[in-house]
Amino acid sequence: MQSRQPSRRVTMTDVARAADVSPMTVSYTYNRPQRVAAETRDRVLRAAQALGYAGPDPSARSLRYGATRTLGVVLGEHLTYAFDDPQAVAFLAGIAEVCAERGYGLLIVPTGTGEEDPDRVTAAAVDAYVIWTTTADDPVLAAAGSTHRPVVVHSGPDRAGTTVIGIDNRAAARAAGLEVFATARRPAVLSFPVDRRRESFVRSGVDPDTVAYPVTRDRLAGYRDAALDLGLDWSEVPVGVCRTNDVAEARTVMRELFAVAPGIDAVAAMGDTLALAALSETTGPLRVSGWDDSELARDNNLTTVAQSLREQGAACAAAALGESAPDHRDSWRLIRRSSTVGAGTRPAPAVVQRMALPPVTGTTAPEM
Amino acid sequence: MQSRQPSRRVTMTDVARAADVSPMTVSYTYNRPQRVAAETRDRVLRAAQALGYAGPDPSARSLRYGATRTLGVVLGEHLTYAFDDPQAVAFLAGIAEVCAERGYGLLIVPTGTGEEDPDRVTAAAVDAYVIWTTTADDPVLAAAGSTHRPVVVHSGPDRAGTTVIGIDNRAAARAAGLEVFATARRPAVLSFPVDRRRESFVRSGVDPDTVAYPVTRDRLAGYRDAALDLGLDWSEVPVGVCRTNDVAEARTVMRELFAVAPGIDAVAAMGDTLALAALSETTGPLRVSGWDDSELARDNNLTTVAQSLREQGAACAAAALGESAPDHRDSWRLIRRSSTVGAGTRPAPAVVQRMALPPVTGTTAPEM
DNA sequence: CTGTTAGCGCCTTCAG
DNA sequence: CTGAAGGCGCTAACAG
Repeated sequence: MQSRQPSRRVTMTDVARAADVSPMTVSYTYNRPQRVAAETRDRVLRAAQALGYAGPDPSARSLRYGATRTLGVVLGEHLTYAFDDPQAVAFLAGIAEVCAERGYGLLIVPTGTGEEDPDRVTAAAVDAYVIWTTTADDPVLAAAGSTHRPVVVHSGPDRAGTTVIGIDNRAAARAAGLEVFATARRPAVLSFPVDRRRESFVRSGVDPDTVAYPVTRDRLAGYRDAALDLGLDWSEVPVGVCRTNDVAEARTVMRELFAVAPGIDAVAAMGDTLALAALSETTGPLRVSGWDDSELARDNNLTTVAQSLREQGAACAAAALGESAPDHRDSWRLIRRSSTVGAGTRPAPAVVQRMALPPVTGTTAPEM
Repeated sequence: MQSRQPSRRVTMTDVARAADVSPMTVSYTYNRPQRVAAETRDRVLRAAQALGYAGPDPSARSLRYGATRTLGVVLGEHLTYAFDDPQAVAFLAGIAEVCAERGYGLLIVPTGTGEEDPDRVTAAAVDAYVIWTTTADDPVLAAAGSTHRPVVVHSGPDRAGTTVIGIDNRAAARAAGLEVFATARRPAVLSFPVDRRRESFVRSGVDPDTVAYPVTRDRLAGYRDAALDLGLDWSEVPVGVCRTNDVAEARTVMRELFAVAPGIDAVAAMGDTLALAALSETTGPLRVSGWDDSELARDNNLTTVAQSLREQGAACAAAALGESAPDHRDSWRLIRRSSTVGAGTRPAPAVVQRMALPPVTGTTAPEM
């Protein structure tokens, strides 16, 4: 049985009237219970109970406070795909951890339509943003920046006014490249998409600077560094770009790579899945490295770059909420396994090699 | 370089002044651009740009509208663990999908402290809640209900005033039980925790009605149904309760089960992980069924109950946002594989068997 | 320990 | 096509 009709929502004033106090006393009862006499407090709470008042209205409160105690997260053009990516989920888990600790809500901004995404970012009732890595020209970045709220971007791009947090992808890729290309005569790279069109193709000597996604750009640059270090000619290193991060796609691209450059004997891949697909397509011996140290990598003895997306998520959240030095570069390590160590290549001290870290990258210049 | 000092935040009125129009015209410019002369609109937008105004303040807007266009999600006592559970992640993905479509924000309520959880639920600026299954006495349920906003609970409990969406766990468990116990002499059950204390133990003849978690309760009841159907004595069926959903824990419990009841020859497990742990602990032949049809189940030919948490998440979100019949019971199917079909047990038509579904369960009684 | 006043930033309503 | 008044529900700042 319902009690009242369309029943206007119950407000503090209603409760105040019923308890025969002023609205302020009701407010205090909820916000600083100490400041109210126990008896009065009880009376207020009883009145609230009777009227079905559930506490101060969150929107009104936010308006008054000028803050929402909510952190906004933008997970990329296709929010929905983000949940299929274990790395993105780990990242989100890290954010959630920090939010739960601090009592902040975690608002996932509903992106995916393209068109309206910037407006949705702008219209989100949040105090700060964490943005999953994207291209420099993503309008979502500009939208977040335009709100004058703190913005932390994971792994770049490094726009003015935003903080960037992530590992040094270039250095990590270089380390992986040195390992996987060490004895190679015909090295190749398996890459993530280079821009938002997400096309797959195979081409040699790709210039990292033409790549829109900063993560992809940096890793590519790192592989090139390694190739140069080893005296290899980058212009002859074919790069296979995979449209999506899955086995089928990677296999197709690998076949194209082998067609273009028969005799490929080393593949530096930007993901463990891609790396294993490469292995499954080869007929001859192949040195391979992956990225992320997923369970797959462990199960298949894949050399890989390990990083903690969870920690990076936590760091992003903390930075966005202004509770940590925004100068933060996360750590990574190259895990050497038999996919590069065994098989007639120079044996190696195996296992883990920790890399020293340069200090900082993030900028916090508040405004242009 | 910053332009202004502490700089009070820019408001519509400021923009109005700068553009020499009334605040209402600025409001219209953002909310009903059509209604404003193109020239005026441009002037307003230019003024906004110049002042760094990023559009209407979300909190003020919500206060005025009386709605937030945000859906609240409560993922359980330990928000952080939720991201380690692939099923919970799939559920969240389904919610996110619906939210993204409709342009609703998805607010993850920061639970985990116990103490403050109900307050955090109450104080969330959302229009409706989706709550991941919990116990009937979870204060979070009461808190959500007290706000008079729509509440959808996944898989129960079925509190007055809330809608419940999920599969018929009891029927599914019965089907699985009939399959796995078919030829059994010494059946056993591997269960999730029975209450929020989450203790592990082994005991026979557990009464499902004493179990606090509705999912666990229903599955247990279904296994009991199957046992009774098969003429087995439930009071002699040992139930091993695992504190957590992981291999190590399940193995320990399995060892205890074998100690208490040597010769166990069939195990109905509430999760694929538990099921595989059971297999890894047995020495003799063992029929086993799992739950969720994870990749693990597929790779190991495990008979299992398949369901789509993603679809259930989407259904919960749609129901919470009032855009679907709140009468919804999702489908499941028993997938028979060699973990129950091979090995000297009666062979069977293998593969998939679709089950007919009863219609509804959710109630929408708004209030007691 | 409690009350008064004022206003957070916006948009609905109703006039021009 | 534009504007004036009023109030959404709450709390800071200051009395008393």
